[in-house]
Amino acid sequence: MNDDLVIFPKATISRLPLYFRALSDYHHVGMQFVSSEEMAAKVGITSSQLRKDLSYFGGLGIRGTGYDVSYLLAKIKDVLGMNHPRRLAIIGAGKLGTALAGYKGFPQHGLEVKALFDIDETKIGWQFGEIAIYHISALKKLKNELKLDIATIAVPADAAQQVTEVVVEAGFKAIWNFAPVRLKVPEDVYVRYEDLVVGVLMLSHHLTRTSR
Amino acid sequence: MNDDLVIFPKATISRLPLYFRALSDYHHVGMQFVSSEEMAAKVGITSSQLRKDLSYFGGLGIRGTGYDVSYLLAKIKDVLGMNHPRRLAIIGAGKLGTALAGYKGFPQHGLEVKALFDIDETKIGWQFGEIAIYHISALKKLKNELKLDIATIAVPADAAQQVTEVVVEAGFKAIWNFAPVRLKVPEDVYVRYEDLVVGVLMLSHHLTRTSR
DNA sequence: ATATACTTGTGAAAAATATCACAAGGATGA
DNA sequence: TCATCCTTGTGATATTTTTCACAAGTATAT
Repeated sequence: MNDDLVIFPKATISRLPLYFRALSDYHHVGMQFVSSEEMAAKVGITSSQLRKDLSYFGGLGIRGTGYDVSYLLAKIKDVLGMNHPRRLAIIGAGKLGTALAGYKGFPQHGLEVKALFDIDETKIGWQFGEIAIYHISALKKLKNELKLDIATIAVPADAAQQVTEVVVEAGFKAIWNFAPVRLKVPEDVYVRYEDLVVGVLMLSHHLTRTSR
Repeated sequence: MNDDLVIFPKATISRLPLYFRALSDYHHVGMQFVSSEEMAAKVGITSSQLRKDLSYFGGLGIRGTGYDVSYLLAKIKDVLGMNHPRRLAIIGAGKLGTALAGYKGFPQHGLEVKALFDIDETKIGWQFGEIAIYHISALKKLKNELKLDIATIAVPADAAQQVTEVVVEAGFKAIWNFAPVRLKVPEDVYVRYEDLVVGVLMLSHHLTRTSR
């Protein structure tokens, strides 16, 4: 509520999950304080970059001692919106969708997959542990019932825009898109593009550069 | 062989896959030329950024006309090392590993998943279409036999470093790591970190910033 | 031919990000 | 208390990336 108007650089935000995990580990083994040097080594960046990132929070380290693990953890959680849980809908109950639904890493980051959606009638009703597969026509209703925040698009490229329209219609303001296409959405809907192929092709590029 | 010593900025490389896909679409419908304006709109960036990116290739557009779709496609393939196919090993035949193994998008990018590896004896021998699951102890042998280029690490975080050692020992120089930990590797091994949680937490952050 | 419309390529400027380097705060021990 | 050792926070600088703006090349129509 009183929360500062500090704008975090995007690059910083993208590293906060790394810090979060490192701190979780430290917390787990009962460490109270950690220096920027030590933590930076753990996550694989320079200590000055870590300090610069944390400086946007506004001086929460203690000179000569380091950072209070629990305190910093809480601050990062706050900024990443991990305090009240985020509820995910996954559209597309194929290989990728179901793999995401079962991903063990989500809960420890305050993320809950609450429902899968598909158009394939033969899949409807299937249950993955707690998570059921619904027909996509039920999206709007279930968004409200289950208080879904984020729509994950895990359908083939040629169905993505169509699905997006349903998602927008249902009232989602945040979309996590795995389909390799640009989505047309209203101004107030935020889309995050996840492109698996980019990573591996950057590796491939690297191999061509080094191996001859 | 004679290939220029041009260094492509990392940011540019990361966009080449987008261009590749857009161009593939154009090619598919028989378009011969495309302007930076049109293509930029399709991939969701500015035309000047696209032109700047393509300028590193060294002037392959035609003023007043645009870029030759087939020619540009070939150039991009070349830079991304998509000419001779990249062969992937996937270590970890869990949800993520098998989802990756079945990912339809790989072949059209010159990527071939050739083998899955696991330690779980009960999984060994299983066959996913063309792709079999082997015991990880066979990694080195199969790397040579199947000419594997890239090792994909899709195991739990606490097994990742151990698996990495086996991968390095087997002679891989490129690692695509999905485990949320920093890997210790020799200088000449290139690691690309893929962190799914980053994307969704950035969405989560965005939601906290806008919704109050 | 010439005028007009279109589009690239690229220097220059701006913005974002990362690194440096060190003053100053705090801990520790004699 | 004082000297010494650590570690943060941050201005200043360097690097990377993006955007701007326009000269110059090409096509097209008359």
